[in-house]
Amino acid sequence: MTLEKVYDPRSVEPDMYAAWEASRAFVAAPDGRPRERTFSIVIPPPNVTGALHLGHALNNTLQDVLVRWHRMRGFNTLWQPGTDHAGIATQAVVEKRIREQEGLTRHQLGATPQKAREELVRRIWKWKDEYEKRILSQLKLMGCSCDWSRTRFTLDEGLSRAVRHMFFQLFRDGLIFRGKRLVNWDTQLQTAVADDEVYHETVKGHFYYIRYPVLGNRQQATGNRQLEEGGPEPEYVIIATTRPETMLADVAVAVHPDPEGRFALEEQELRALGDRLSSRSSKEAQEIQAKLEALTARRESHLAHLIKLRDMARAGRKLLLPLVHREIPLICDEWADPMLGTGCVKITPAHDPNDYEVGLRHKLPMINVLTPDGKVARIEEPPGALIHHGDGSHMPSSSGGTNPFSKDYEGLEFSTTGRKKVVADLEARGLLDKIEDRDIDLAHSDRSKTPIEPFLSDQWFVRTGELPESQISNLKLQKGLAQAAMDEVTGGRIQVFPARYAKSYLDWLGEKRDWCISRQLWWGHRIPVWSNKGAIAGWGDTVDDHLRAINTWKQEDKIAECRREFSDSPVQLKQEVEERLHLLYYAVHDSNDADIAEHLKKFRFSLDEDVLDTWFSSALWPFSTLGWPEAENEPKPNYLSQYYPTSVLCTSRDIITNWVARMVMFGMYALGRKPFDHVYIHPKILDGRGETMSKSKGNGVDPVDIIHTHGADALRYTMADMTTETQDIRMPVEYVCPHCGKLTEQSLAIKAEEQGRKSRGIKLERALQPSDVQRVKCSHKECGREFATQWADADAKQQLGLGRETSEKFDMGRNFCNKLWNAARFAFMNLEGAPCAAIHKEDLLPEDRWILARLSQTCRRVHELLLQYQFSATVKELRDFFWDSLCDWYIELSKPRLGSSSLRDEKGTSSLRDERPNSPCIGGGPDGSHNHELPGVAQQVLAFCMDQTLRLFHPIIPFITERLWRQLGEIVPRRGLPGLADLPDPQRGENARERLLVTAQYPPEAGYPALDDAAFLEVFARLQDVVRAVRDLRARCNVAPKETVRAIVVLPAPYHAEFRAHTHVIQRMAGVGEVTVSGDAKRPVNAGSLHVGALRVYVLDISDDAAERQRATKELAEVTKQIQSREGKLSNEKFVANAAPQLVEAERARLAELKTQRTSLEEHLAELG
RNA sequence: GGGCGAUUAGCUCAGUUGGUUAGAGCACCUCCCUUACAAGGAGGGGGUCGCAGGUUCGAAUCCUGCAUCGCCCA
Repeated sequence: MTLEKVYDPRSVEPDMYAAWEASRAFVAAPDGRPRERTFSIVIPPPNVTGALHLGHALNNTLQDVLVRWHRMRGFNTLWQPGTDHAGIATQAVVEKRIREQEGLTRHQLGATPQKAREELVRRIWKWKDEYEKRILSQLKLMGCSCDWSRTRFTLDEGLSRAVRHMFFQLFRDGLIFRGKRLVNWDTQLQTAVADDEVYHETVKGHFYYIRYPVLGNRQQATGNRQLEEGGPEPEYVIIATTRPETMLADVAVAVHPDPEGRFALEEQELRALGDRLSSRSSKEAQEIQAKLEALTARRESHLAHLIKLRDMARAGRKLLLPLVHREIPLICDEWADPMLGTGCVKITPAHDPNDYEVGLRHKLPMINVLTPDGKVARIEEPPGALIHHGDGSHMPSSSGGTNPFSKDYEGLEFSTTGRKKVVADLEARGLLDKIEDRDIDLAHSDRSKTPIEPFLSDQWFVRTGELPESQISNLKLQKGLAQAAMDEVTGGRIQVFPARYAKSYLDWLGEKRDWCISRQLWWGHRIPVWSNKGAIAGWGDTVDDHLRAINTWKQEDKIAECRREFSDSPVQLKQEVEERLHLLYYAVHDSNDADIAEHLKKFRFSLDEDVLDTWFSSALWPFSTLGWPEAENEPKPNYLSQYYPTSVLCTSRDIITNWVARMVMFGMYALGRKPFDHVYIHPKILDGRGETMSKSKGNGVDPVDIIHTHGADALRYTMADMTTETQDIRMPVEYVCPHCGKLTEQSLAIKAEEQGRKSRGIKLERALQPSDVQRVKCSHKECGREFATQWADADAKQQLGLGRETSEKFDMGRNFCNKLWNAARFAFMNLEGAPCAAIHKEDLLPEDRWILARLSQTCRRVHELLLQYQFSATVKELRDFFWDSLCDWYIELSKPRLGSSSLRDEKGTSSLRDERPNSPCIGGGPDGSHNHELPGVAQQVLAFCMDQTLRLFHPIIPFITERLWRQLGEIVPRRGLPGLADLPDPQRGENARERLLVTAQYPPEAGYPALDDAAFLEVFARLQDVVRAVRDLRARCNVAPKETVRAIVVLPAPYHAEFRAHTHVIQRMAGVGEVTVSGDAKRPVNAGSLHVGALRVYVLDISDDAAERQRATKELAEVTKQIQSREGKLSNEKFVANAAPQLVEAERARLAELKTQRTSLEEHLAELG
């Protein structure tokens, strides 16, 4: 049964995967083996928002390489699979679909809020089921060797229990608290969105200049001399804003505390820049000059005024906020930039992140004027607010409560009709100074494409900084979660590869920012906290019953409580009951505890509406998937005790902070131990335009498309080969035309789509993404037909045919697999009955010794490289061994010895198999006599090399190697080099693991010392040089491949014996009939000649004088150049004195060699005339 | 604004503590459908290593500045 001539992955991959699953090779079982012999990885759980793209293919390929490698090394190995619910991303995509297909919002999905919520969640589960299935199937098609029996999902009951347990502990230990925070609010979806779900876009807008009257204007007052300097006090402070409607929520106006200094600094920086640019183009110098002049002008027009305002601020002067008549202070803060606008800035802490910081610094109240659905809210004034009635009246008339002017604006659309009315009213009162056009950088929600509103809301936080009190049970963590996580890395207990990424990890954790863990979503882990929203009148005595019950549960560790932070509730405390109940939150340990829920409901407590940030459950992944917390109290070994901490976490750098850091914090907190030994950060896959692939951008390529066009192994091989340490991977994408099979570049198709839209008069607000392209025209003229992309609807795909995405990059992998396939095919044709007899080094021919030494060296290097996560270098090493050494040299050299073909000469062997005497060998040594070569040595060596090659490559390209392994096992069941390198005999019972390659033994880390032969590797390298020289001369002189030539090798006498013993290598590999080895032969007439280091090679009777002269002249020039460089070096006393002695010696030797070459080249040229 | 990284052949990228003539794959040119493989084999051309300084006997490599690009954080 010979193999097909071309490797066809589709006919191989399904069978091989089925064989692995049937053998339960991926299933892990705890056996108490020590850590040094255990290897575990948790998969970074792909989210169920959509299907996997090539970024995931890379991530999982690398993990599978590591997992398969360790499994073959005999480690107890677990690759823990699963998926992530990805709160907002998944909810948004399902909501969007419902909106598009049914025209409903999520709130309209049910008669009551509760029903709507249940319905939405039900639909998302359906979506999850669909995509989880697709994702797992993608992983299997790629060959991932996860223990599928352990597949987990972050919303599974077990993992949810872990989440609640963790939340409860943190809550009980005081690490979770309630606080206010500005979030990115999506008014359409009515939820907060994360920073990475926000994109920025520049839009045309305006700068509105508004006058805020100064209260108690002292224009005529005479009491304060200082204030009178620099002219009279202004009647108004003018501020500039792009969002005038937010003025309703202003609580201050800020001016820079040191405007003069700020101007001086600016000037200094400009001048320094100018000095540095002195040698640059005058254009840039002119620009700087212009800026300096503008600065001077601004200083003149603004500085005195700003200083006056600064002094007024220090004196505690107040302003009257127009429209709502709120008295607000003038304050000093560096956020006010004298270079911008009027130099004064309104402060709106509840609606602007920067103002929020200012508000915190100055302890300003925070007033929210936005409703969750994007309207102007009824304005509730903070306690102590002073509201003036009517213009002109300076008497405070309201303290706290609803602002009486609020009703004019309440209910208007915040940034449209609300803005219009605010501007109109200001203008009517003569308070609008002017309006300028201005480009504005506006944040948009990636999910709904609508502008983001910064929105102040109540959120739950995890405290990551140092703990003020020692209320925490785990004393080790008193320094705080972040510090504990940092210490693991700085202490070297967690190693990061490449090491530079440790910095971003440490920098981020070092800020010790509190982690906001609540999300206003329906899809996720419901926050297990109950609170009472009010309505507590008339409880009477039952309060005591309540408190008694709660106390009992607290002692049983079933419930924990925390008190609202003061800032959360400005309302004055009136009653004891309110203090004890209204301001309390209860976290319940087990939300299935019906008694507690009943009780809390009875007392009008309700469960928090929000869910936890997805990263909260992700942070538990390394141990929640292994059975935490239950496993901690179960008999050992169990999954947690065997596989935690995991060996390595493989991920991409963009989630070092969101995920990696949080896993370490939670691992340290929950188990007191790090979650992994290593963090390996791999490159990112970029599309042809250099953008990262992502599910939301729609520029991801389905790995299944690549598997379709190139095969899974080609995908994996190429991925591993491109994984270098520093560079991201750029991947131009093409469509495969379903009609003609040719490729069309995706970037061209996108451009065509953009132009098409523009010509149809559609205004493009952003560059198009691949997902915007649904139909593509084949770019090849002879075809030119349209086809559908993955983003087209089902009908279009049906009608036009689907153009899969691919990339020519993967040809490399496909070609490699084909090469391996054909090398194996050749081997199988020649290995029938290959022996597995005892063998001595002396039995081996030079090429045998060489390839085996190369093999041993390769084994060692592969281990070293993989230990350092050097995937690209590993592939290169293996490829060099297999393709360059084994195929191009060993197999070519051994063809005559290998039997089946007519090429075999009298030195080869044929029918004698396995009958080799065990007696000491005769001949075959370096003395040059191969006349007594033992039968079958070449077969035995080749079988061994194929065996080792398949093992070495298996982690990278598992399918094809497994398939070939099966056949190798049938043709040569017993392999190895007994006496030199023993292999397990797969036919013996205890070696059942060898039946499938997936569990077979990986070649040893130390290589095969008995096969090592460093000196001979050098000898052979010289032979290869001679072969290349002869080939070069032949090619240049157009000698037909079939024609044999005569050659003379000139080299120093000590090497003669060695070369004479190996002339067959030159004969076979360079098409040489007769080789003469000489110490001093002159170039015969008509011979081509070439230098190889100290050697000189003549090929007889081929010379074409003109070509030869040209070549020799070029060679002479090169040699002369090198001689000069070396002479310069060696005549430099400092070099001779400072450089390593061996280096100097080597240079001297090389110089002598070059001089000899020069002489002979000159003679040669003289002969040619 | 801060941090990290990149800039090497037409393209995509290697280049290990500074030290022979800076490598690979793809593309290109020449020859070969040789009985494993044309998805192959043999050979070849192609780079003042982003720019400007500095350290050194010696710099793609170390240092400084600049430019361009990318990512992360604010």
